[in-house]
Amino acid sequence: MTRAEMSSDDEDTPLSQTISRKNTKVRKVVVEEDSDYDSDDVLSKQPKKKKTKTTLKDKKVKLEVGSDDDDEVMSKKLEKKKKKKSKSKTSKKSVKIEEEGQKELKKKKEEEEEEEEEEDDEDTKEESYKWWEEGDSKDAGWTTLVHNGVMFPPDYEPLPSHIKLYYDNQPVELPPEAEEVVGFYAALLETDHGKNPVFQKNFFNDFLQVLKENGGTLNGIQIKSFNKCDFTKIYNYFEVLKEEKKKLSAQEKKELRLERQKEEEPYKFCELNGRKEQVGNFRVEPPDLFRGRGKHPKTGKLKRRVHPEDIVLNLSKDAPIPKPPKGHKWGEIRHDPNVQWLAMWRENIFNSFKYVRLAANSSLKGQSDLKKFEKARELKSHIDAIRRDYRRSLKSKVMLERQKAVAIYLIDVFALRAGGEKSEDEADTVGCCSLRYEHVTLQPPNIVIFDFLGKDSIRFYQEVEVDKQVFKDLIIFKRPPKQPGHQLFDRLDPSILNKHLQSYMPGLTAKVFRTYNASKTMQDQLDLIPNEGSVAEKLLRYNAANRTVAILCNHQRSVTKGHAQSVQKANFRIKELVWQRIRLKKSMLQLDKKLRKKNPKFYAEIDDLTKENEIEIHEKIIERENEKYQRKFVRENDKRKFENEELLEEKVLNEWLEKVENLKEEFAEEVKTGKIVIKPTLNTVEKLEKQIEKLDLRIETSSIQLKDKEENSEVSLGTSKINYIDPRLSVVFCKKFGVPIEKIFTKSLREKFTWAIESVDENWRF
DNA sequence: CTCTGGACTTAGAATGCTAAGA
DNA sequence: TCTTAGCATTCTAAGTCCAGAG
Repeated sequence: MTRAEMSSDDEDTPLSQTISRKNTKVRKVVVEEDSDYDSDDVLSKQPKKKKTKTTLKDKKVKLEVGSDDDDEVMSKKLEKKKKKKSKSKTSKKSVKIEEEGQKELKKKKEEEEEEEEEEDDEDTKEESYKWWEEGDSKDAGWTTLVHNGVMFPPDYEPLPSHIKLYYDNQPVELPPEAEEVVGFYAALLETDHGKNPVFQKNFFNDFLQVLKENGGTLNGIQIKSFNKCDFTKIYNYFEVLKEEKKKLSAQEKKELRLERQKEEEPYKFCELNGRKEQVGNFRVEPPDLFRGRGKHPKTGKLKRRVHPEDIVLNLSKDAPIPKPPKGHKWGEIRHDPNVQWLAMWRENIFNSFKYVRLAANSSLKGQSDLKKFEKARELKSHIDAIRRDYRRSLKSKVMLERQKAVAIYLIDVFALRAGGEKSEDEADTVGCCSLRYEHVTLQPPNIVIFDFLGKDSIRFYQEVEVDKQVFKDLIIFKRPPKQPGHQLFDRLDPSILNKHLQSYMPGLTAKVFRTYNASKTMQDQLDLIPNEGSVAEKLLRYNAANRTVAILCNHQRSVTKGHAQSVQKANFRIKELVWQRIRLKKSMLQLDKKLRKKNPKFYAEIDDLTKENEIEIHEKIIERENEKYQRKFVRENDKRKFENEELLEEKVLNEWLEKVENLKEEFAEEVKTGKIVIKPTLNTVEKLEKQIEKLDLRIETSSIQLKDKEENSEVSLGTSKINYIDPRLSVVFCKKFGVPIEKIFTKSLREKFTWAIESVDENWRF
């Protein structure tokens, strides 16, 4: 087995993890063991409530008229919109001609208003087709499909002639095709990808290939070694471009945006079964270097440009065929109503397909989404039987049965993915069925440590207690001659598992468990929230529930670049507050020495503050103050320069800095004598006490915020909200708790989940 | 059966935008 | 008022699962 050879030296974490991800924290999950699974078994998280029917059943009178009418309304709206657009254009021009200045502002406002109106129009239009109110859920697929094809990325624009790749300090003349590839790499020079040797190697090979295809360099330089290539000129050029783009005025940016919008307009929508619907990814992926996740053997390879000839369009037989770009032809025209894609092409890295499909807010996507959640809800009435069976089968005499049982247990309890077989030229990641010997460590009596890379090379690390029988089975599955590299479930694969699951319920597969358990968990968590307090508090609770689900599904995100710094800052702020509190306490003692005897505990923290600590805090404060004034000075003068006012003299800055110097001296004095200079406003014990109370509060809230920030820094709430938590749960929560839905779903999520928002009453349960 | 092509969902990174803070 | 942190959106990689061929 080749896996066996690979595995042992696979210890080191992938690049992405070492760089951007902190070590996954040890999460202890305790699953109570219970041999008597008829009683209140923790594992049989069975729903106590009766199944409540969806509102789907109460088929409302169809509000919507036929598609003809619809079309008419739509085209009218379109007309309106067009007029508006042209109007705003002309007004812009005329104003510009008139004069700049005051009117500028007015114009801006006007435009904004118009744009808002436009959006509203669009909203009402989009929401007009309430498919969920039609009883029969049609199967995915279409009867008519009309669209304008896809949008191609712009052709390559060669670099200006003074920007070049250097090889061995010599400027290289490259054919544009090769220069483009070099540019892809140069842009990533300072990123993790650019520094990854595998990425470099793959890029370089493909670059040489392209260079050869195009006749080599134009000035006779032979490129042989990656290390002799100097990309910095190109890199810097790109950086300058970025800067310039950032510097554009708001007005210019807006014009660019409008330009872009106009260009994409024809591709944004299609006509599905006679209704206008949004297309998702109508832009063909531009050429680039393939950015594989984790330790991907193919990362850095050139993803080639896609031409019209590579593209297959799918649309109605009688639909007009969109015009291909000049001088080109479409690869193929297809009329397959059984698939949801509008266009497709083959990419060159894995020779797999890429699809252009409808947007998330489309009826087709909505219907499959609803179907997915209904399937998960269906599992409610089978889950008890399934759990009973797999618990029994944990002791089965047949190895295959045991493996199935343990696998379903892991999928059910720890929300593992199915885990299909992967080929050699992909990153080595696993799911349940593909777990290997080295991914689970067994610690008697019944602790299991999972440590493996899952989807997207995200680390799954958990120390958990498992059912005693599961533990025994895992020992058996690891028994010699098995060793690192060997499959834990050697008789199993997802299709066997899924076939088994289908015997309980049609359509039941491993992934349904994730949906089911995520939504079930959310329901349970939401049930615990009391209907009290402010909207902000309720939101916090909602997010906490959301977080529980995200942790269950192991949804992570890399910490943002500023995170460490901002945590540090927050930490120091807390330190500083504590220091101030200590000073206040010292002040109290200065007023009345006997106080300490009365309440020694209260004053104990005074001794925690060492001289070094104190000095460190002092220094940081001084540093901060100095920087503050320096910045203030520079900023003020910039402003004055701009407005042609008299500049502040150095003297002013020095006066400010003197204040800081004074403070510094006070601090030094304080350290030397240990005496606090009490402010006249705080000259009684009572006043000081009040002040301390305030500080206590601030320290408390800052600490909570910090904790929240740190806990959330590695957890991604979005994925579960988008894919796993039945949106109807959130809708019910909002209705019952008086929380506006906008607080929970962004605009695009509201559009995606319109079917949920409009179909559910507050008694609905998952 | 097993294998693979094909079509779909799920996923975090990258990028863009906006509102809160220095 | 400008910056910047954090949120929303876009992008496309990476999974799952099924069907049909052999």
